[in-house]
Amino acid sequence: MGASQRPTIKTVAARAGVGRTTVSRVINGSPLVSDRARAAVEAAIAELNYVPNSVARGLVTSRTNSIALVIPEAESRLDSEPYFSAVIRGVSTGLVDTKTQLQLVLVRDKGELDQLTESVAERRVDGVLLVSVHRDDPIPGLLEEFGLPTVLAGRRSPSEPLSHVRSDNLGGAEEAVRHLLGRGRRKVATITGPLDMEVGRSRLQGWRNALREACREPEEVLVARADFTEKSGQRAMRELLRRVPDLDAVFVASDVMAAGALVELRAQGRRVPEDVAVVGFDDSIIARHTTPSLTSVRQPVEEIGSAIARILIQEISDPKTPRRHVVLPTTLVVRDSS
Amino acid sequence: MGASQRPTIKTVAARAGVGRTTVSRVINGSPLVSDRARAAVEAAIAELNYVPNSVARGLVTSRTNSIALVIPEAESRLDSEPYFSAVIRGVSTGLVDTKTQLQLVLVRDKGELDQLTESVAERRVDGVLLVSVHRDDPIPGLLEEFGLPTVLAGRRSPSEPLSHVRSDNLGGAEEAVRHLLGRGRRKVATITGPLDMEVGRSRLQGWRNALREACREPEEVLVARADFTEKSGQRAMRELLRRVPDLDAVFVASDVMAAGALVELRAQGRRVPEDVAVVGFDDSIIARHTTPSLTSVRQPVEEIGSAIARILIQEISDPKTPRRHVVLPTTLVVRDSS
DNA sequence: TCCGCGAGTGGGAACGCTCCCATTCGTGGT
DNA sequence: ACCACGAATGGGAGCGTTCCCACTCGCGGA
Repeated sequence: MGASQRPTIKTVAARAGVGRTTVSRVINGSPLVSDRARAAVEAAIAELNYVPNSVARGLVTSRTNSIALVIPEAESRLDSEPYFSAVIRGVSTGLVDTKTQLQLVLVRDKGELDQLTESVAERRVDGVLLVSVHRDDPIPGLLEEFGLPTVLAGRRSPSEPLSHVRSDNLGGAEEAVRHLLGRGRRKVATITGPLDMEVGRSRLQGWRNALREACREPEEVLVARADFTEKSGQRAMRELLRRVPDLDAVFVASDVMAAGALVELRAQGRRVPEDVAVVGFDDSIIARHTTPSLTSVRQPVEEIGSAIARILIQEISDPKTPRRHVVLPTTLVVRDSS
Repeated sequence: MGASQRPTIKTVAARAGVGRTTVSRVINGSPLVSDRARAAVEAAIAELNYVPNSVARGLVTSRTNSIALVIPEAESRLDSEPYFSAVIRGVSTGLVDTKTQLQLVLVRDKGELDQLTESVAERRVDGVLLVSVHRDDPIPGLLEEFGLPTVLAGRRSPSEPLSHVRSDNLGGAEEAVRHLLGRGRRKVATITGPLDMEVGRSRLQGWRNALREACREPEEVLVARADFTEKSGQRAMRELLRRVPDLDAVFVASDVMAAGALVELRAQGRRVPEDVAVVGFDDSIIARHTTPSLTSVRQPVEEIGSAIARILIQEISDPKTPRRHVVLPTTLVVRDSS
C-alpha cells in the first residue's frame, strides 16, 4: 500500500462520527470526553492507523519535542573518548518514553557553530544539552539569549548558574592521590587537563588537597599541563621526568593522557608501577588495554547523561523549575599501574 | 530583549512594503523578484532579525530537513567501538551546509524500536541512515513500508537493493591474510564476527580466498566464530588453541576481539608475534594500545559516514535517483603483532 | 493602434493541528 | 416546573509558511 494518503484528524473524526476537537481531546488525554466517544475515536484511530502529525502540532503549540545534544569537539576527541559515547547512551536512556527526539550537533568549527545558531533561532529544538564546556564557551550565552532551556554536563565555573550534572572530580582526584600516597609514594606529580575547563581545574585541586592533607607541599614543579590528548600526555610526562627525575607517581587527569604518559615512561626505561605508579581518570576502555593496565577513577558518565536529559525535560515542561546542580560520586578502580 | 515576539513573514512583508509571497520568494531564492524588491526584503530581514519558522515551512512542504541516524546497539558496542563515533563524525561532516539536522536514534530494545517506528510514522525525518545491519534486521523493511529514503552503512546481503556504502571487507581480509602468509606463517586461523552480518561473512570469505590463492585449504577447524565483543574473542582464541595447538597466526575480524585473543594467547604463554602472529580489523584506537600493538586493517569509517549522508540527501531531494552501491578501500596498518 | 506575452506581484487557500468559544444536554436544587 | 450549572461537544480561527492563480504592467510586433 505504501504511504499514499495519511489520515488526518478530520478523517478520524468523520470515521468516529465526532468532531475534530473530540479526537484531539482523546489524543491528548483530556478527561472531558465521554467513554462512548473515546471508544469510538480509539477504534477509528486503530482502523485508520492514524498517527498525529507532529509538525502540525508543533506549529500551534510551538513545541518540537526534540532536544539537542551539543558536542564541541575542537580537539577531535570524540573518537578517542568513550566519554561522549557513554553520554549519548545515557541521554538516550533518559529520554525513553518521553517522546522526545535527540538531535546530535557536533560543533567543530565556525560553520557548524553557525548552523547551531540557526537551528536554535529557528526554534527547532525545545532545549539544549551541553557537554564538555570551556570556561569562556560562547554557546551557553547564545542559548541564554534565545531563552532556551539549557543543561550542562559539567560546569563552566564553581558558580555556574545553569543546571548541570557533573561527577565529583575533586573527590575522585583526592581519592586517587590518597591511594598513591597510601602505597608509599613520596613524590606524586600530576598531569592536568586544560585549565580553562572546570574538570581540569578541579582534578588539579583534588591533587593539591590530597597532598596538603598528607602534609606535603603541592609544588608547582610537579604540575604539567596537557590538553586531554594522548600526545600532550606523553609530552607532559617527558617534561615532568626532566624537571623531577626522582618522582615516583603521577596522577593523570584522563586515561588517554595516561596512555601517553605510559609510552613515555617506557621509552625512558621507568618501570610501572615499580619505579613510577600511574593513576588515570575516566576508567575508559583503554584503561584495560594499556600495559600495565591502568588504575583509574571511574565516573558514572552514563548516569550523567540520563540525569541531564531528565532535568532538561523537566525544565522544558516547567520553566519555573529551580535550577539544579547535581554531583555524582566517582570510584577508584585499582589495576596494575599503581 | 530576549525572544519576546519573533517576526513572521508578514512583519517582514509590511516592513519592506511588499506582499508575503515576495518575501517568500526572496527567502527561497526565486529569480522572479525585481532587484528593488529583493533589496528591500533583505534589508527588512536584517533589521528585524527575521528567521523563517522551519516548522511552519515543514507543515506545507512536508519536509522536516532532518534525517535520522539509527544505531542498533544490542551488543552495547557503542562504547567499545570508535566505529560509531567515527560514523557520526563523518555523517555530520557530510551534512555541513545542507541545513539538514541529524537525529540520533539508539535502538537497544523493543521500546526504543517502537519509538523509532512512531517517529518514522509521524514523518519527523526525511530519511534514515542505518548502521551495522544484520541479515534479518526488521528496520529496513519497516522503513521501506513507510516509503522513507534509506541508506545503509554496510549491507544486509550481497544483493542489497538499498543504497549503501561499505568498505572492502573482502579485499581487506585477503590483504591481511596474505600479509600473514608473506611473513611465512603456515597455519593461519581466523576469528569471525557474527555470520548473520555481511561484514562477518565477507571477512571470513576473504580469509578463505587468500588461503586458496596460496594453495592452502581453509579448513573449518581453523574457524572460530565470535560476536565482536572482547570476551567472545578471548573464548574463540581458547577454542582455536585447543583445536589447533600448532597454529601460528590468527586473522581476527575486529580489533576488540583481537584484544581478547591477545589476552588468551598471553595467558597460555604464547608469544606474539614470535609464536602466533595476530592481525585485527578496524584499526581502532585500542589497536595502538594492546601489547604488542596490533596490526590491523584500517577502514575509512569517517568517509563511509559522510558518503551515506550525501547519498541520502541526494535521494531525498530526488527520489528517482538510482540506488548507489559504493565500496571504499581498506589499508593494512602493520604494527608489532605480526 | 491594438494585441499578446512574460516578468513581477500579491491575495486566498491550504497544510494539520490546538485552543477559544458557544452550544446542547442532563441533572439536582428550589 | 424552573433555573443554574457543569459536563460534553463541535465549529471557527489561527499558528507561519508555500503554492496556485489572477492581476497589472511595459514592451515589441503586426
